[in-house]
Amino acid sequence: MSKRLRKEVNPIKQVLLKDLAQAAGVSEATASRALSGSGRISQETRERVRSLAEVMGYQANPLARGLAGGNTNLLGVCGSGVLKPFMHRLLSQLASYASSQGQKLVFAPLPLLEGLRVLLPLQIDGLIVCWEGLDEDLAAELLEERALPTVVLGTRSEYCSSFDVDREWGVKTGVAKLIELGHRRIAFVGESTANDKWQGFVSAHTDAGLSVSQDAIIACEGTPLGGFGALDQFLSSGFTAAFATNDEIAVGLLRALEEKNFKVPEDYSILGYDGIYLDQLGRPRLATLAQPSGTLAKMAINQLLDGTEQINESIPPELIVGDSIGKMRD
Amino acid sequence: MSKRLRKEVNPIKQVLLKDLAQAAGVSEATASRALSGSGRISQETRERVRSLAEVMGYQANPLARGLAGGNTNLLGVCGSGVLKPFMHRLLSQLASYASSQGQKLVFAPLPLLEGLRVLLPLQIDGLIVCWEGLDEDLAAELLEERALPTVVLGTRSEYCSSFDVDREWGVKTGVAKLIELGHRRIAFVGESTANDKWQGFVSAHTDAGLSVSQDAIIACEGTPLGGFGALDQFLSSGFTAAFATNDEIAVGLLRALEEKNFKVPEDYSILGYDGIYLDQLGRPRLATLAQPSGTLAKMAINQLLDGTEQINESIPPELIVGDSIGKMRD
DNA sequence: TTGAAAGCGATACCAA
DNA sequence: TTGGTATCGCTTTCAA
Repeated sequence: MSKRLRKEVNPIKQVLLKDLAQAAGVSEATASRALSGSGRISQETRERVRSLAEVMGYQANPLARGLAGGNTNLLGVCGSGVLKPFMHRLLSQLASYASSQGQKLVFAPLPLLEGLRVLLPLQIDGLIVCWEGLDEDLAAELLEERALPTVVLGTRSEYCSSFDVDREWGVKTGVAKLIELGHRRIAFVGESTANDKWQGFVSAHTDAGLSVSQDAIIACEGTPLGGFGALDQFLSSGFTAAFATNDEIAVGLLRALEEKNFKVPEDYSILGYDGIYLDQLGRPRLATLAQPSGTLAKMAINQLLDGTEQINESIPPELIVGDSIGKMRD
Repeated sequence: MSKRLRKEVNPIKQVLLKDLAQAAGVSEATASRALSGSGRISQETRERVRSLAEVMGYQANPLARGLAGGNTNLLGVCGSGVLKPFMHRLLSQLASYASSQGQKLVFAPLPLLEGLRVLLPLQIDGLIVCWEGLDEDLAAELLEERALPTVVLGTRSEYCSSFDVDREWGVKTGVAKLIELGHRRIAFVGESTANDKWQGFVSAHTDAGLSVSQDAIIACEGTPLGGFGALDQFLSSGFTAAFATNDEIAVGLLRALEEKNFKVPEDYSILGYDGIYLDQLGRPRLATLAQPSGTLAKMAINQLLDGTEQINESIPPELIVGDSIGKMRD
């Protein structure tokens, strides 16, 4: 698109700083100062320019602004695994909250380093790193300098603000519920890397005066197929309930049980993790620990915009008591 | 972030055009020409500069480029309704395909006009409009000038390329399947605005030599609750199967039936639309017409990047035969 | 507190 | 085919 064409065609009249300055009877420099936060300007002028800007609908061009060293109002999001069900929701939520705050979101579904290569030249004002993309060393380098405000989501970071999910607490709460329902032999089905979930699993037992050992673990892939395949081991070990480290596994297991004509929750109880079906349309509605994605999105963006100090919080997932857990059968 | 800080901290060394030009022993103007497509340059120089650019890892700054009138490699996406389940998937798919093509996606979850206000100043190279955001007049104005390559997704546009979903064909195929399974009284449950779906519904009947009338329609909101509420009318009218205009409705109806202790698909067959649970984790797996979101995403971006002529295609959804439809009971 | 002027990094036009 | 130069819109430094 040629330069000229672009301008003529643009259906939205662009009000330029020049125009604004002229209308206000000040120089461009002054107008610019009035709009940015920097203090060196008289109160009166500032207000006049600002209100005029509002009236005229002036919006600084982010490109020019970025090039000159100001804010672009562009927030970068990176992290692979966009295609995971849970990421869908987080992404959408980030996008819509950002938009409501006048920020634009640029997606780079890539690991941190590659993502930065794409995002940094855009002079993004802030970065949101989701889950797996995090490289702590690189993060450290970036953030010790406080150059690029960054928020890490879903894992804890030493070097920058992060909003983690309190998986341990969540799992503890969920498993405690199972115990409360009378279950004594509960399987831990899933990826063995989920240490914090395992901790929560153990705590729940300990708190109830029960003992658990590693033999409660049924290792499997984090997919429906993984859960499906876990059935034999689950059935042969005298379990009456299972906690699955994610919903995909849980539903796989659910389907496997169904194929053998077992009933959930009458015969077995299944508890998942993630809340990918928050709308709870499945049947039975899967009991699960729902990731607080809306909260994460909001906090991340607020922190990027207003945060001055590093914050590291851990947000608990919410126990959704669906229909897939129930009292232990007699 | 101050200008100086930004530069020092940037962990990825930025090679500037200046550097490249110097290394190649040509002017910046020449170097720029060598990289862009425009022909006015000697083959030899072009190749030298290009290979040098590769070696040095030169990446033009998109901001500067955009400001000066070149490509930003930024693609804008607008359209409200991001939080609808189906949009989640489309969005992720767009993001990851765009990324694989070296494009960045900027998302503005807003209707067309507001979206443009946000997106145009970014000098996006192309625009993807999703569903509801489309305003044909505005689109016309934009696109008659061929100024901003635009693709409309999910609806047909006169003025620009569009990739629609062939809802009529899809529904016809799905309903034909129900008819093939022996169903004769099929309900059309959902929003009455879905004309093309209704057409498909009628065609399927007509093709099979059956007649349908408007009394097959059970109007309801496009939500699980809507489907849930449609139960009474469904049961009282002698239907044995239902086509729901979206999956939310379908599952609502499914749950309502379950509460009355009916079995699906033994007692009733339910067919949905959208494929929001493509992973098919629900129980029973909902039979549905899955939106071809991956295809849509790919085609949209390819068209934006390479398309020279307006294309208007209609892509059929895919019939997913889950477990929620079966032979009519005797 | 203000204005003038110098960039930011790249592209596009005009001469040569 | 090339180089010089104006320009894109805005921010920031430097004087006044």
